[in-house]
Amino acid sequence: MKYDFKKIESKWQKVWQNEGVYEPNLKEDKNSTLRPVRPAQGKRAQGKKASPFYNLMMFPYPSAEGLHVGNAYAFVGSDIYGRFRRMNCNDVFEPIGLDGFGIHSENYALKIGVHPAKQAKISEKRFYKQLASLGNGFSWDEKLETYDPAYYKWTQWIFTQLFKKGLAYRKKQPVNWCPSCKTVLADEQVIQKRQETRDKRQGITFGVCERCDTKVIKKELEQWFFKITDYAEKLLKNIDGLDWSEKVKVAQRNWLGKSEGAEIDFEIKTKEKPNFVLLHGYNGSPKGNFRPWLKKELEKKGYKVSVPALPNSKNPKVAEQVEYVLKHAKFDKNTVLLGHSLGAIVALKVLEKLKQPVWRSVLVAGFVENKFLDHDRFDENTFDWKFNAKRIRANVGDLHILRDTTDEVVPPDQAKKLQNLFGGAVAEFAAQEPHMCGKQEPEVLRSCVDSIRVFTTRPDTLFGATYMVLSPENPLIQNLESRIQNLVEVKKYIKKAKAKSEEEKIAEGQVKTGVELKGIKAINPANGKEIPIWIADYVLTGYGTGAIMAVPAHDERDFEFAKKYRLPIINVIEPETGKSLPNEEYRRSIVAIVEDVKTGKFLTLNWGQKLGGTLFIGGGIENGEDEIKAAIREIKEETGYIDVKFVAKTERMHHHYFAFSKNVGRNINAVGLHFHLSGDKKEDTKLQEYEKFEIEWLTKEEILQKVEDENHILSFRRLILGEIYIGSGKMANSGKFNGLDSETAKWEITKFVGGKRKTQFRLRDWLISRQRYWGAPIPMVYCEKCAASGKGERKEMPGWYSVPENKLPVKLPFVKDFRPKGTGKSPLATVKSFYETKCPKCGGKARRETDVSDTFLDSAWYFLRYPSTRSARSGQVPWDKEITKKWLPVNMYIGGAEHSVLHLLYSRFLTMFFKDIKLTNFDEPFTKFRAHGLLIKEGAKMSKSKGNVVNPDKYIKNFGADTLRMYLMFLAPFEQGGDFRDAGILGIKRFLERVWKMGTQATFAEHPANNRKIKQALHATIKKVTEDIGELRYNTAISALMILLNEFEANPGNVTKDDFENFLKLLAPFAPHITEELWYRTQINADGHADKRRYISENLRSNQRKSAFRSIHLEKWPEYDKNLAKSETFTLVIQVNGKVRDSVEAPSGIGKEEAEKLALNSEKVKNIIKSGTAKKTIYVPGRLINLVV
RNA sequence: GGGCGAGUGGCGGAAUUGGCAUACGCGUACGCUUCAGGAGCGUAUGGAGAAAUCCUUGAGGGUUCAAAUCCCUCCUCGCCCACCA
Repeated sequence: MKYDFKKIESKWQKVWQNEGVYEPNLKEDKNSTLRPVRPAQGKRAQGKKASPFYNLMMFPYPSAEGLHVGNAYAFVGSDIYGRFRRMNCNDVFEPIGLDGFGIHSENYALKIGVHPAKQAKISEKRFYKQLASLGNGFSWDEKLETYDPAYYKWTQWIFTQLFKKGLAYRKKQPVNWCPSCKTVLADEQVIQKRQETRDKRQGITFGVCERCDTKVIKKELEQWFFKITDYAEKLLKNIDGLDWSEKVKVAQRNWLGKSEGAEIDFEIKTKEKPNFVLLHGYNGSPKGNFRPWLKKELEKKGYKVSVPALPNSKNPKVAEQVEYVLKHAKFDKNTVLLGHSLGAIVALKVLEKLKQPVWRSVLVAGFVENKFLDHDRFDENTFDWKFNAKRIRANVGDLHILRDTTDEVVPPDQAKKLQNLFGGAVAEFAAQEPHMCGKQEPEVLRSCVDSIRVFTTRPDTLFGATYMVLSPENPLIQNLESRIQNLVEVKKYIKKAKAKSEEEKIAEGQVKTGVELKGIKAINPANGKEIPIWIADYVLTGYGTGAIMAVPAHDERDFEFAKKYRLPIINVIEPETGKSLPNEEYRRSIVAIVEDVKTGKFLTLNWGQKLGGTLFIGGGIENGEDEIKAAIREIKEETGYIDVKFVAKTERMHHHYFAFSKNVGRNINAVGLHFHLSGDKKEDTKLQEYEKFEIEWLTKEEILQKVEDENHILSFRRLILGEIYIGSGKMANSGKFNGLDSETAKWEITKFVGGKRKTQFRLRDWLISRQRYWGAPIPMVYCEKCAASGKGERKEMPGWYSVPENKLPVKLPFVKDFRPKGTGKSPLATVKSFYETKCPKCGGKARRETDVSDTFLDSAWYFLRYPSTRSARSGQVPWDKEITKKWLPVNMYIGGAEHSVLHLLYSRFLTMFFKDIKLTNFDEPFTKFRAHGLLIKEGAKMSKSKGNVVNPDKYIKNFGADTLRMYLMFLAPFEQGGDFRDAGILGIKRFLERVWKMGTQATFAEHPANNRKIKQALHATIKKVTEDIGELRYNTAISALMILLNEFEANPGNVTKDDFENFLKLLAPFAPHITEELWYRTQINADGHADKRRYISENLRSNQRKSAFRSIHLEKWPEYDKNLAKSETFTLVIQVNGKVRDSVEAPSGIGKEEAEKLALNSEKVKNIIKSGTAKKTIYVPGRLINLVV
């Protein structure tokens, strides 16, 4: 009978679906005879409930031209695992859905000119049909699509929950902008590409859009962010406990990028010293609030401070107070005038009257209108509330407006109004006490005396900080503008850096550029030295504080920059290698590297392996000698060369080693010296007995290969390769810290300069906003009226409200022209009926947020929804609590390696958040994760642009789903990926044809004469296949099945029906249709009810589930018998001196003596070993024997 | 530049607590069968050699009775990250 795969496959796909073979018991209320909670067969299964197993594969983007063989590869691989678990007594849930919201799908819709909403329906149908044809055990009842309003209602709801907990916020920031997609991209979605150049070493890179490969530019926009950084520590810590591939774990750790270091403030010094006038506010005095503290701090720094006691502070008249201030305080061009609250108004009025500008003005919680949040404080007599803005602007100097985001007195719009009137910069932050009334307000001090805060992982190198660098976007630069002497040049650099086009960046490459801020200096807090301040774009704005202390002696980037701009380099760490000998004194010594300039080779002494290998010339320094003299003497004594010229030397190194030639341990302080050989003249050497070495001249490469001594190689790297030392060691040039171990010194120095230990993460907050159409609208509303009065759902974000749950989803309206506009706004911003709405609080006119959320948000929680999609409560809750408790976390998650950072990280973040707000009871969403490999086509990545995308339909049509499935899995290990070539698929087809032939034509023996060999092969195969599937090594599992079939065919009379049935079960996860058909046939033949075939098809139509036949996919997985799996004999390999000479069949379990006897009996061995005995015998039980003669 | 991983027949790959290198499959050659289909079956198939035998896991070196596997140096390729202080 012919193997008609088409008929078989479509038949069983229908049966499975109608019988609900792959529908798990999501709740305890479903029933079917075909369910995995099985009644009969298999003693183990009896009476025992199958435990839930959530087997998940990442859902696909249905944006492409249909399913791709790469999708098929991934889904089949996941399905095999699921089927394996199902046969191992698990109730397996294997859902499927589509991630069809987002830029991928929208771009595809744009390309083919169909509206994405329409295209989604077309793609959906097509994808599901194609997925079904693979024969996977999907739970088709629980599909979901991310663009379904029933789904994105909850995506939006999650957004509102994050907002309520302060984890969703808005921020203006230069963001990555893709000019082609016309939307912002998260940092993660920008791929760094290397420009092709002749010189490969020059690392010229530029960012391109993940989706369309367009070069990304920077744009400043206000955006929504999720505060994923709040979970950085937990995201990192939990990684250790996950059963994920190590590679993915490493990638996640790197992405989080934790580093331990310190934050240190460097004070800024300008040419002339400022003096301070501090004005208190309403009902205050020089002793009130924070001013005594501020005065003390300023005086400690050596500044003059005056704090006038303003008259009638309880019943103030501003004119009177201004008079008083002008009389009691002195103002000049170096004055810093600070006013708190009403004092800020006094300050402004004072400025109006001054003849000349002050250096700086600081308005702390100031205001311009007689409007307050608590009540109206001041009557009309206080003053006229009119300002001469022109005069104030002229005198105000560098203006700082400080606003407390938790202020309970001053309305939040006042700071903005002050800025509009008088210019300056607004700094917003949460004060220690509302209205900045704390006993200490460090931010206030920071705005009075400028300092640069840096983050460093190497506070131990602080004494070596010889300059500082600010990133071009650092806001401090603006504050200091008035003191920068070369402002024009600086501004030019900033402008260039900010708007740096990709072309320019490419032209510049990694060459560092920068410009010094002239007229200002920073003070190194360790030694009080003045150091220059630079701005350079090698310092990033988004990391740490956007400023660094540069230690060119111990940091490669700083070193490169310092070399280019001739900045001083001070060494503060001396290398230390080996383990120190406690009771040994330190000897001063040298390492001399002699270079022959003509040949470019270096003089080395080869002492032989036992005597320390290859070394440069070394030796001690004798009394009265300096390092150079000692080195010259040693060169002469050991090699005879006398014409050497000193070139350079290293700093001191601490070294602990064992001196082989003298047979003693030593502590030494060594200095490496570089000499040029200037002549070949040699004198006789006076070598001692023990000084046995060969002189060798070696090239650079050879030295790196042969010289192992750390001390010597360090000298070579420093002197010849010009590398700097970035490791740890002993402190030097660091005052009282000299000699200390640098690891200890890190925290001692931090303490010494008043710095703070700080943990810094590389991870940034998650940028959510997308200026596109095809996505879930961000469910937020902005009310201008509420904003003006400081009202809002969250204090720190006046005017913003989340859409209440009963108003969700915010449906995406149908917009005919959905193309991105490139204005920085979503197409939704053109739809009045969409954005016009009412304020949920005051009912007034309000505006909806028109951006949509990042696609990654859609996919960051879908696994939680799957089991609950068809639950009765699915409209009221995002997920059913009971079901979730039963089915989550996901037991096995398989997906592409390209998602090993972002998608998994975002999912983990949300899962942790859900647990924190008590929606779930687990921290981690995916217990086990494995990344499948990439399927390539004839050596190249499959891509639409290359036109080499393989559509699986053709293969299913020509060969059948079973053949395609097995072929894909046979290519290579599943986690490695494979190369899809047409050649080779015939091998699998032949295999299945042979299986078919055996299943339909063979007559199985009932009592075979010799079944032992077959049983042994079968049980060995069960073992192998079971282990391999567990490790996703499907290729070797299939190979084992082929070997077993070969064995069956070679012994036709000895195979029982039971043997063959076990074989079918092992094959079932790989080829579900053919095995089901053959299984069905064996079952029928067994009890002679030939009409059962009809019975099941009738059943299909009547939908009665009374079938006596049970699917092979619900059968119990075979178990192997350890004893049967073992062979009775084995091939004893006989080696002589490690070479294979013969092999004999020997009974399993023989001992060494018997094996030796067998070996020595071999004719071939006798020919080689004439003596007939072996000096030594190594016997590896069950494998080989090696005779050494 | 950093991190991770990989280099084995003509090809995909197997063998990793060190123990017969090249399983399984493709391809190829020859033969059989078949009115012929790109089918089926059988045999052979790492290289050199008439043979004994020798050589062979990217290159070189080391450890070991024994190395694809462990160690060192280098080369090549792939993936990820990339001025993260």
